[in-house]
Amino acid sequence: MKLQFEVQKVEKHTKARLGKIIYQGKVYETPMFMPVGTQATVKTLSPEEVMDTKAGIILANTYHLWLRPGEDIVSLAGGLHAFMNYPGPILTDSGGYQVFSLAKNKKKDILEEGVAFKSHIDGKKLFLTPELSIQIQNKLDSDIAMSFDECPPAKAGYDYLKASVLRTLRWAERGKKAHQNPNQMLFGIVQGGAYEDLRKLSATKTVQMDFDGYSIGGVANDHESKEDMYKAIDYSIPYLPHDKLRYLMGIGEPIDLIEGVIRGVDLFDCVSPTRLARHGHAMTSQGKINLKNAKYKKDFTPISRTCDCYACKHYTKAYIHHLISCDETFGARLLSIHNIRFLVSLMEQIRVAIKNDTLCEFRDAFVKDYYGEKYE
RNA sequence: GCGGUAUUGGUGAAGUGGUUAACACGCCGGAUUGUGGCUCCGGUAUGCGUGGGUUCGAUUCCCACAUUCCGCC
Repeated sequence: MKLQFEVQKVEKHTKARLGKIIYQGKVYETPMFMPVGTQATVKTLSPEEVMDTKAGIILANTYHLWLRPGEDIVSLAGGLHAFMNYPGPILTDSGGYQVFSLAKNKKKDILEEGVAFKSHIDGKKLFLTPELSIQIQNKLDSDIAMSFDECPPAKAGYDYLKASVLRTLRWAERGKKAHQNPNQMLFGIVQGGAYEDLRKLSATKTVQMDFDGYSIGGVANDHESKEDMYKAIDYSIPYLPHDKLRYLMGIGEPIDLIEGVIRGVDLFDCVSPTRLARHGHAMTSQGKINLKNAKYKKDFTPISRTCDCYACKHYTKAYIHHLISCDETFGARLLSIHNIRFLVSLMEQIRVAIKNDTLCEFRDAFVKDYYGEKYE
């Protein structure tokens, strides 16, 4: 059974939407932040720990699971949910981004047929096509599959981007034809950099193909400016249907989540809460802090007094500082729990603000606390 | 007691008679947006055991002392 989505309210002063996803009798509210579990695990966390953060959908990765253990093994296990023991909805990325990120400075051939590149594990030659990506995702049996797209670098010029957008449209069409899992949604992806006409072209053509939902891609590449990211969203959203989910791919900085919601986005995913955790950072309402810093050596207070996560309820900064200093995985685990909970809780606050039509006020207050003077 | 050997930062160490003493780890910071999980980028010895001497100049050469390790008595 495909998951169902409906919009319940649009905020008075912005394009922010409050919605609900119904999945196996359970209701999940949007806007929502999705933690990333690339290799069929949210790094360092058990599914129970992920659910304790009140996260809903999690993201897994087609490219990684294709290489290891292979989609046939996941299928033999009974699909991703059974394999990894996660009862909530799972979204799989198509592998398009991995071609960009893993093979960034390496040889890769982007052809009409697909992309030839080398495995990051053993250097073996690989060839990923739109059909293959969808077939793999069909077998993984995720709840939401993504079209195979090209993620051009942020600095790619207009002509390249245009050719890339047109190719991604052809790939989307091929992927849609190859899609055969009736229980799985398939999302199309809008590309086009920060160009209004390309986003419009990409969005309208993708929507014509009638996908189950739509993503805005190509915004987490390199170090694109925030301004361009927001443009990319603004230029895409007007062409997306009101009744379908909108997913901004790869974005997870707190301010970007809020700005994304304001512009009409429902779903976000990002590696930042777990990656920052592994590198010793915790997100707080006062900004990001580095638990590795010596000043936390004797700080016997929790990361946040008001946070309701497992880490904050039971452990101190001094203890986590110690764990991180010793490279103990329990430190990364506690910080992952906290950071995911932080973003999930931010989305809860955003939803309340949408309900009250006070999202802009919420943003201004949040930014003042989180970024202080640094942000304007 | 005699002979030999060595003595460089928090640690392991490289090095040269002449502007800023290599490198690694550690430590101190910073980065990280559809995750290549042990990543990347900075900073970190005002001094080369101590005291003399040679020299325009010594961490580098000489002497003494201290300490280390090895052998002999």
